Amino acid sequence: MEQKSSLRLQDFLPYRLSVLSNNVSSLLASLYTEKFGISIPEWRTVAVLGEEPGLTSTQIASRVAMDKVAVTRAVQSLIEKRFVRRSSSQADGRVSHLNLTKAGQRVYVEVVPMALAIEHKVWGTLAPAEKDYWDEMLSKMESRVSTLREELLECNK
Amino acid sequence: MEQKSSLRLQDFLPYRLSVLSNNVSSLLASLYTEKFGISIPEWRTVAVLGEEPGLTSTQIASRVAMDKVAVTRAVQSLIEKRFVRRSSSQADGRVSHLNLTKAGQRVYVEVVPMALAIEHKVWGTLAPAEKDYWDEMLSKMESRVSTLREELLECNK
DNA sequence: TGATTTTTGTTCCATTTGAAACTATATAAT
DNA sequence: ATTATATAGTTTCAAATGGAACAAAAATCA
Repeated sequence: MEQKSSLRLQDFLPYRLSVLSNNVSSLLASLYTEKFGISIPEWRTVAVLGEEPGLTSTQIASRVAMDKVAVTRAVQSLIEKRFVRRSSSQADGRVSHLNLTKAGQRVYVEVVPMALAIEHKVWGTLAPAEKDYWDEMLSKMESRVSTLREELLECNK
Repeated sequence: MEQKSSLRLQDFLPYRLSVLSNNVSSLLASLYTEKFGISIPEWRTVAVLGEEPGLTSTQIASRVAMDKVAVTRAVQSLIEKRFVRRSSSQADGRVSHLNLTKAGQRVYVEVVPMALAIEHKVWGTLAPAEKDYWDEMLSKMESRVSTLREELLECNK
């Protein structure tokens, strides 16, 4: 690929990626905001607690791409809505373990198939080999982006 | 691809896409926020005016994925910073045409190569055929997502 | 022409987000 | 033990964002 010298936003991959990602996210969000009144960070928290019950806030933050403030807020709101329960750890007084309530599990169990269905509708026609290719590409790009970010931080010191 | 029944967020394509996209965006943003003090919507406005001088706010909004409120704010801020100039249309009294000032053109001319360099570093190792494949996939997904969104709107009527 | 509806762009208000300061507990060092 | 440092999580405040109401000009239609 030779270097272009002009930038058509519509052809610029980061831009297209951003538009696609936002559209997919808001499509997914429509699944759970309407039915359960939860936001994107709240859904991510539920999703992660559905996979791994008993995580702490910091663990959630590290698994999902959210900072700890976002997690605090999501958890608070989910507790008010009775989707999540907190139990303080006796091992470490700063920490509390978080779990889905019955109602929270219901959210998880209802939303997951819908989310997967959307994923399937958007990417499902990919042949398995293509799917693997995608996974690989995404991983590669992820790692390149984080490398670039570090380089940038480096040279701004 | 057979339908999965559980959801590991880390493997969920919409989620991975979202993380990648956010990281790329913030990487790009670091190029222009530090040097010129402009935000993402402001940069998009500059980029689009660099390609097509004289656009109106609505035209900008339709080219970039921003609503008209976001465009209003971006344009106001860019005018304050002397990167954009507005000239009211004598043909249509509601409308004004927007152009980059000299300083705005300098932003455009300086940021574009850096943005393209990042695109190149992240996607540049793709063979031309792969690049085409990507473009095609992104287009396909875009259209599927918008179809799905319409279906969803449809059945909520 | 005069009344009605659309379109363009802005303003206002409520909600969301992000960064920094802060509290409380735990760990390390002397 | 006592002090210093690090970690977990929350609060606070300012800025960004989104939606609805709005004003002004244009287009439509009677």
